[in-house]
Amino acid sequence: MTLELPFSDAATGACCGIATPGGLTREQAESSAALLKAVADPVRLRLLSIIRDSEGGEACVCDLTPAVGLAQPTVSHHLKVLTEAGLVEREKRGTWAWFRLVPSRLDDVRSIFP
Amino acid sequence: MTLELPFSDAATGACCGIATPGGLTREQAESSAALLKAVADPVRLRLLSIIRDSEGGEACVCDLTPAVGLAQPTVSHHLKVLTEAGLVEREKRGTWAWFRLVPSRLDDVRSIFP
DNA sequence: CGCATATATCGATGGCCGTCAATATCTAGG
DNA sequence: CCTAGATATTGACGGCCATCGATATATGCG
Repeated sequence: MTLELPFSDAATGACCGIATPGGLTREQAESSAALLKAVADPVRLRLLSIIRDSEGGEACVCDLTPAVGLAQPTVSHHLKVLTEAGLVEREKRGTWAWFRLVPSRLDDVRSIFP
Repeated sequence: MTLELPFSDAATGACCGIATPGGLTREQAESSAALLKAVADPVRLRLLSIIRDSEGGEACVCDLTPAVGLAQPTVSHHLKVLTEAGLVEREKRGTWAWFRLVPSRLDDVRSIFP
């Protein structure tokens, strides 16, 4: 019984039972889009690919930076985006930061398109 | 034996056999990212969802516009992005423009994450 | 032909994003 | 403690993108 905006039924496609249901709410669409935005970048796709193909399934910034040919802060920024999206995990060992994939989160990406 | 930029091996991760191969070239990463950008938007995700769930698997702009609650030029813009990405097909019947999904192109999206 | 409706295009605007240089923070070693 | 190296954060800049109003184009109808 939450209060809704006047056009909420139109926006959800529930108006009058005429418009299509379109089984995706705004909230679902926005969270899926946010996850997709995290991977919709060539540099981040390459970072994921490199981490996946690395020895032991992990790579450090010192390897990733020369591999993608960008400045170190830029690589750090992309890794932060991937981390905040839950797609990679960060583990600091000594001076180095190691990153590995989070397979369940990649499943989430795949499950967006049934 | 094609000529490459001086940093190409670093950028492709092929330097000295030390860096990771990262089985994704710049070109592959860019084309995949371009396809993902087309779907990494909440409105476009909802448009795809609505079209998929519509009678006969197709919907016209006149239905989609009230369903997403945005201005008609905005919806037309999003449909153009989806069309240019090959994700939907446009068919004009009379005054109306009908859109349907392109399943093979959606397969392309799924196959980005093996 | 002229009008009404549906859709596409154009131009402008505001906000978000990728990139970098400079700097800060943290850790190991001497 | 102090230095060196690895990584993160900050601030700035340029470009791209979502959105809208106004307008153009196209189609059907009377």
